[in-house]
Amino acid sequence: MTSKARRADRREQALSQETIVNAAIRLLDEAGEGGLTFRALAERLSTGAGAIYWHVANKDALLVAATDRVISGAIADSARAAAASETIRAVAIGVFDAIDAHPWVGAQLARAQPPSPMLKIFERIGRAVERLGVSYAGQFSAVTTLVNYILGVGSQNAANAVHAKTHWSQPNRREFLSAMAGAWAALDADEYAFTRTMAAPLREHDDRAHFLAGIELIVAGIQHSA
Amino acid sequence: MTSKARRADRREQALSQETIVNAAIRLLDEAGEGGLTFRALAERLSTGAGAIYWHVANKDALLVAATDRVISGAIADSARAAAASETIRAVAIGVFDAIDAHPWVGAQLARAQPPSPMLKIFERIGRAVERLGVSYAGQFSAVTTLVNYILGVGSQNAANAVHAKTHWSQPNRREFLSAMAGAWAALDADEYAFTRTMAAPLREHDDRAHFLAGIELIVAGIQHSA
DNA sequence: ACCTGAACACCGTTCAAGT
DNA sequence: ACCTGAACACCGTTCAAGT
Repeated sequence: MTSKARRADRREQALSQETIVNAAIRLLDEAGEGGLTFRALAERLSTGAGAIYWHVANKDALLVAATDRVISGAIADSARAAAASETIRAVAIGVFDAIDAHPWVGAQLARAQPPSPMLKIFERIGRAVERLGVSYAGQFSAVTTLVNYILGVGSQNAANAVHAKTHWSQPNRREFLSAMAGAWAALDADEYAFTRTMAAPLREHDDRAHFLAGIELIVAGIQHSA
Repeated sequence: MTSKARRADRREQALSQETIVNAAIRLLDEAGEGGLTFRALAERLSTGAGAIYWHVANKDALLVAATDRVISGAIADSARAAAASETIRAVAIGVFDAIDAHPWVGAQLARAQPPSPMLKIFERIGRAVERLGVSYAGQFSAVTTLVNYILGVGSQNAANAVHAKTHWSQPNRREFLSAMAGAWAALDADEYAFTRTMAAPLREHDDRAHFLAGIELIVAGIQHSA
């Protein structure tokens, strides 16, 4: 038995970029952004902290790789859609649901740069916008509007989810929207007069449907001016 | 001479929430998110790290207070505007410029919750939307659309700015957009076929004007359906 | 080539002790 | 009441030493 086989015995899988990123995603899902630690990761992989550095440059690169994997999976089957507007819808909802399932992705997407997870979304949406028949001059604006919307709403949702889990330990969306509505209703009557009146709409709010409605609106606007 | 006076002698100002938050903002502006350290802050205030904890609960609270001060200042004179649509424009551009001047604010705004900097923006925009004559049923959607847009574009800009400063050390906006365009043009020809064609528009892109155009579009849409 | 785990230089936060 | 600064429990990262 080689020493490598002996090591492979102690952990379930061989150590590799892929194994490490998978374990990182699991850790992030379970314990949030603060839960990802080289020590915790090493323990879960039955190895030393330093071993991870042979496969991954540093923590930032690991975070990017984890985000990239989640997003790549989320937009993978958007290519199957026939119509260009279908593709846009599929990418949008894919990213929305991915952030909902992995809230830490929201904060990450607003961060990194080329070639990054965000750029993949940009490219995918861009090709669809092209197919939509938008003129070259209008493409940049159309794509950035869509991507900004998707990332903006996504990170806001993620922030809410993280906050709800941290401060009110509300696991599902309906419950944390309700808890947030309660917090809004309790705000100062003068300083937050308007926000208080929005507590009721917030409680009944279906953010996924609202998100999709926004996408429809923007797509319609793009097609109208195309 | 009292001991308090002697201490006040060693530092320029008395230690207080305000002094601490001011020093924190300066530190964040100069050295970025990673530059804010209790030790660095203590040294700058000529005191011990522990002293800060008498005035501030923890680092997170300090970050919220710093963000709150910047945002409060940015939207302060938006109340002077006569027309409701003017107020919306003033808030939007105020937040945009504040994030441009203090990139770390972008990441912070997407984070915290009630009563937080983001809620102040929500309240201010909300009152303007009310004045615009939007029906109660339409207010929630109108306000969240605007706030999402403002925060989404803002944090994206901030991320770009942080990235440009870290990786290309480009200080001003035109230069980092140009550097980013260069990076886009160098992307893989197959995988990023669309993104590469957007390098030229990106280079000539005026993000502030584009941001304002988006606000106009949304406001027009709200007024049209109001 | 790949892994180990101790060591280094840092953090945020606490707290007994001072004034 | 307010401040001091050492101490604690952590980090990310490196690296000599192993296989």
